[in-house]
Amino acid sequence: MSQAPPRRGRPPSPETRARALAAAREILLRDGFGRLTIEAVAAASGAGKPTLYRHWANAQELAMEALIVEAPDPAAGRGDPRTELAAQLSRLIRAFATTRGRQITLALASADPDSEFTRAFRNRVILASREAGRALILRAIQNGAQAPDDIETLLDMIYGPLFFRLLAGHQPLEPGLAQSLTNLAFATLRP
Amino acid sequence: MSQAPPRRGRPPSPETRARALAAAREILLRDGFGRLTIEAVAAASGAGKPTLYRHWANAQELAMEALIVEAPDPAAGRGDPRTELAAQLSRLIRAFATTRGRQITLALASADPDSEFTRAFRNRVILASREAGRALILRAIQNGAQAPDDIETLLDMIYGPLFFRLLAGHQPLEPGLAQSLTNLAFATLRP
Amino acid sequence: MSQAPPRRGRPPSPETRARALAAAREILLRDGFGRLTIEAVAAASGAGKPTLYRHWANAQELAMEALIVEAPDPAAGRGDPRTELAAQLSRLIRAFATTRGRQITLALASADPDSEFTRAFRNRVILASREAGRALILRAIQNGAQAPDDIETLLDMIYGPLFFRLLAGHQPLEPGLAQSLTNLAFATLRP
Amino acid sequence: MSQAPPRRGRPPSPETRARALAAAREILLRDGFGRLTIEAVAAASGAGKPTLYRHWANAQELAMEALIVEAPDPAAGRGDPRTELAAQLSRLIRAFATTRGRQITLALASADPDSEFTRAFRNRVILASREAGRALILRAIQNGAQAPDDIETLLDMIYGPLFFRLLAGHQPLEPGLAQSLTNLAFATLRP
DNA sequence: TACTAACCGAGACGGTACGTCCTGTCTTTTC
DNA sequence: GAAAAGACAGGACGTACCGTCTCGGTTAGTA
Repeated sequence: MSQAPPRRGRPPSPETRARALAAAREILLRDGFGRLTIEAVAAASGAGKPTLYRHWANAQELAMEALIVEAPDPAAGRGDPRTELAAQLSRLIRAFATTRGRQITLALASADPDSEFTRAFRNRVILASREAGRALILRAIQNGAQAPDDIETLLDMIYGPLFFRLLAGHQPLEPGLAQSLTNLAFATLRP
Repeated sequence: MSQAPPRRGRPPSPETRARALAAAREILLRDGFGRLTIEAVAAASGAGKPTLYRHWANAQELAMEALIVEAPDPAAGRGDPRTELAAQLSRLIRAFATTRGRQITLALASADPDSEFTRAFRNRVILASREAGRALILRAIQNGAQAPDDIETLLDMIYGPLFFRLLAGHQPLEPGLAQSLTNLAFATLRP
Repeated sequence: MSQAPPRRGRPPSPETRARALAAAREILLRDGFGRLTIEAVAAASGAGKPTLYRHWANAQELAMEALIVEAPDPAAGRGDPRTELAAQLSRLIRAFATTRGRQITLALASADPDSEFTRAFRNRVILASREAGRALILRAIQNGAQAPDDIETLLDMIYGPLFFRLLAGHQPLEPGLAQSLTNLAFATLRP
Repeated sequence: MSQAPPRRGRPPSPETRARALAAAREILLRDGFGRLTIEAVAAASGAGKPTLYRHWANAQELAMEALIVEAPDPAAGRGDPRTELAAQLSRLIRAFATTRGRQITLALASADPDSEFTRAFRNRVILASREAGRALILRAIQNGAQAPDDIETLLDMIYGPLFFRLLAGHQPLEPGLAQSLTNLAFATLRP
């Protein structure tokens, strides 16, 4: 069994972490990503700056952790893959159409792309949905659909437009997009 | 007809602008977007800071203008739409697989999304290719392909994956992606 | 003999000078010496900055010229020297007790002490009164008063307190000071 | 009794203050008051600009504090008041005849006259000598001299000429001035 | 009457310094 | 011995003026 380490001194307080994340979320929603500074979080949460630096290497990491609220159960049941994909995309679009969507994009873009933290964030927030989508596509193929030449590319075609619209802003993230994406994706799977 | 305005006072020097942009490009390539500060450009280009602020409202705008080098002729001839789309995507991928690609993404993400400057940048750098793609798709439809339900979504599925891969980093921007995207896009157009 | 130079071309406009000085005076009274910048005078007077620099080498010189309104007839008649000195000091105190007094002191302190302009300003604004005082003292001596060992020091003792109070601010420039100074000065002249 | 305040956090470092003041003094002596900028002191002392602003509100305040070196014991013993006054003025003249004298005058003239800092500076640097002079005059009166009508004015006549000469520059601050001032001052006290 | 030199306004230029904000580190006191 | 408070060195921000320069457009005097 793992033995209890000596652990001398005052233990890190989970409350401090929680209060810092709450303050960060409030600042993100109220003032935006550009105003989420360590200084501001320290002032708003009552924590000291060195304490925050003990938990996160910089403001981007803090922001990323604050932006992971809950993975909005990326794919649930075992119904018709086409229906489920449309439902998942619909949930994603609703989640990203808010301010948070743009902030997640910003955090993703500005963070050190090679950091462990960034990788974890991408996996949890972005790629989890993509993996759920892969499962749905594979189920469709098992049900008789034609396998695409390159499923990776197909997955990127399904989930990429979301970020494209957020970045380029040429079209809004409207609810109908979920069905359009699903239709076109399944059009490539025709037997 | 539009009459020439009076234009009193010393006119802005195009050389200063050009030197600032050249310095900005060098810093972008050497140090990255995060190091492109007005101060650094002033020091490197020999321009004064107020002069730079006379031309650009902030470092993001300067960066965006520096990143517009030349629109790499988004779509040229009048050959087979499918071949041309693959060629265009191939050029785009080559252009974005470099450091510049990530920097363009970063600039796009961090700039004020509503600024006139940002809009112009998006139109010239991002959406020009998308519009060229639209022309190719429409030509394919005229040639007998099945029109998709929603051509806007199809275009986003073609050009979105590029930015998705840059942001999420789960797959490299490899040359084969151009053909995969083309194949899947045209799979939705089958008659 | 000095011949009149050819003087071709448009002559400098005295109106521009006058408007600049008027604007400078207004700024001095409204905002104080620290706000009297060439830029502000140019904006307020409608003159161009180079035009102002053609007339004055810097803002201090402009300020000094603006502060010379009229030499307040330093000493007039030929009455009793003691009475006349008190009257002159009284006029001086009234003139310096206003904002202008402090501004003159400031201009004097901050200007290049060796510049020709500064010298002229000191002679006209400060030392003219001192010279008038010297004439009064000499008249008193001619009338039978005891000549002091060092008339230069005596003159400085009469006119120095004015600036001392402006600088140190320990006592206001009150009207009674004129008589006190006169009394003490003449106390050194007793036969 | 006054209790020690809690004083949490890292206390201001006296060394930083001292280094800043030393750098300021060097700049004042080398380049003059006009070159004493916060930026220059930061660069020369190794301190950060925000640190300097934590200690002084602006460059004038820093200059004033740097110019207070030591009050050159304004009046010492209990000898003959006349002799002591001459000695004190002689010390003052020596101290002010240097560059520092003009700089003190400049600082005094350009600083916000109502600031707490300015008041303290005037009291320590200028008025301390004047108060010492008052004590000497009062002793002379106790010894049998005739009290002047207005001792405040007399004091200003003793100490004002110093600044008058610095400002107007019509006469140098020569050593003989001390004796001349003393003689004339005591000439007003004859019984 | 036409030429032309000097002035005029406007305003961009390279600079310096401002005073503020935030970074990431450090030091001190408190818990 | 970690948390909190806060000072520290440093770097960049965006602004205000500096004093210089280049423009197009008057406005004289002379040619």
